[in-house]
Amino acid sequence: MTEVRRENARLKMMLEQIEKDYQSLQTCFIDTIQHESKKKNDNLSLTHEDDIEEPDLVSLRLGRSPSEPKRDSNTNTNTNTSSSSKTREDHEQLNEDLKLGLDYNFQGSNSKSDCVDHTSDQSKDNSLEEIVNKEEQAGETWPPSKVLKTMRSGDDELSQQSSLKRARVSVRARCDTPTMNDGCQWRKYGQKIAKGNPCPRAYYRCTVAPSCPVRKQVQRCADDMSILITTYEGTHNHPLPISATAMASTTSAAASMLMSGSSTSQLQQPGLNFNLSDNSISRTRQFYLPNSSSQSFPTITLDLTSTSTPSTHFNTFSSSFPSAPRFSSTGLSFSSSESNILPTVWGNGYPNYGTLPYNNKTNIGFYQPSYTDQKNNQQGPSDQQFLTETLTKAITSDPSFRSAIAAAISSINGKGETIQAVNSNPLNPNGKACSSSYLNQSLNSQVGKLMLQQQQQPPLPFSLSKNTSASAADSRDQIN
DNA sequence: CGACTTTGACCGGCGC
DNA sequence: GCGCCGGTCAAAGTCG
Repeated sequence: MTEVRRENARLKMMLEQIEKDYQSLQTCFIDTIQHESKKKNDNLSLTHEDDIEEPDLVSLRLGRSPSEPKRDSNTNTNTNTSSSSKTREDHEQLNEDLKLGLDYNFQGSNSKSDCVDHTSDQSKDNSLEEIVNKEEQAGETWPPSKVLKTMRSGDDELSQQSSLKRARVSVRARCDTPTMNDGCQWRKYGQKIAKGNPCPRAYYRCTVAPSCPVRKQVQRCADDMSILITTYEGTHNHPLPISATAMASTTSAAASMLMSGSSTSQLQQPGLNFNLSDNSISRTRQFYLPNSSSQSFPTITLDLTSTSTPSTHFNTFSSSFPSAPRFSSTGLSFSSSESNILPTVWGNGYPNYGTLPYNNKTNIGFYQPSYTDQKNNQQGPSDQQFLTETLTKAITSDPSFRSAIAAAISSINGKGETIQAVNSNPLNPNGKACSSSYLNQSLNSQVGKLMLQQQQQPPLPFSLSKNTSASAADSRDQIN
């Protein structure tokens, strides 16, 4: 009880902090809007209101106050007629919970940076990088294991930190190419045949910065050779290319989610399958489980392998994970109607290096379906509604997931970027790597819908921000 | 020639 | 203590 109270007090403090941040953000936002509308009124007599509303969407993502009943009632009429009052309750609870869920990674400084994000187009990218760097400085750097060894001591805090540092994020995806193009530059430093899997496991190190501690392991699934399992360990301590931020923020958020800790929670619903059972966390919390002693690394798995039809939506999260049997694994399966576009979208191999100009009209920071996606989305609105409901429930039910999603959204949307995949070629030109575009899109799409619903605004007509230029900027990434 | 990959050796943790 | 195994190192080879 004492601990719960302490936790409660801590949460209250954070809540206050978030409220403060929200207020400063709001002030910042209002200033920006006033500034913008003044400008526009001067230049154009016809100013579309969407131009103003969209930054609203983005800027409110952090410290959103639950007290916005007007919008709540608005979108319910637009989104779903069948979900009715329960969904509304979910939304309200979601608003509350989201606020509570943003309990880490978002310090005041970050919010300020965000404020800068929306007020200054030019500093946008740098701001995110600053955020990343701040996070690193705040103790999320993941030094190589040898350094870690020397750092180890009896200190609880330290050991907790090192356990955090060892959190891994595993991404399962169907991919024909040897490695997934996640936008980063990697150097292979080893290869091993792991027990129980005939396919060799390859070890890569991030080479964007010489001191970057991030590593990844790539291995094909023994059961299904078409599935590529990429396990990331560490957090980049350098600015990332745009195309890499999706994966980086997702993995970082997932790791945060993992370490933040619901020790065991399960939620299985059609279209979504979360399986949070992190034994290692349990272990650190003195809840020993029989098999946890041999599990060194808490691992969270993002399963993007579902090829289920939109009507069934059911993805079975792999309980068999032969490539990494000794790790505890936390499954986080994003499967949706979009999942079936994976072969089309993921493999296009055109991650966007180029920084898109921040544009209120075209970049709302959420998923913007390309032509391919729109085709896939023609499955019908009920599917989307269904998915939205499912995700809403999922997020409402699991604070850790909320945190992770929030972190991911913040990281991604903070850039106001959208990565478009238009090339239908499943392989990129050099046939070497899959792209993380899908992840970006998948996450953005699903989270985006949630955010849209949560923001209680009518679904905005997505516009294409960059769909014809698989361009010079893209080609830069081909070295991967 | 520099960057990257390959691959055998090495190291440390763990179980028996 | 020994062997197994995952992970890393580093020299040699390859590629553009």
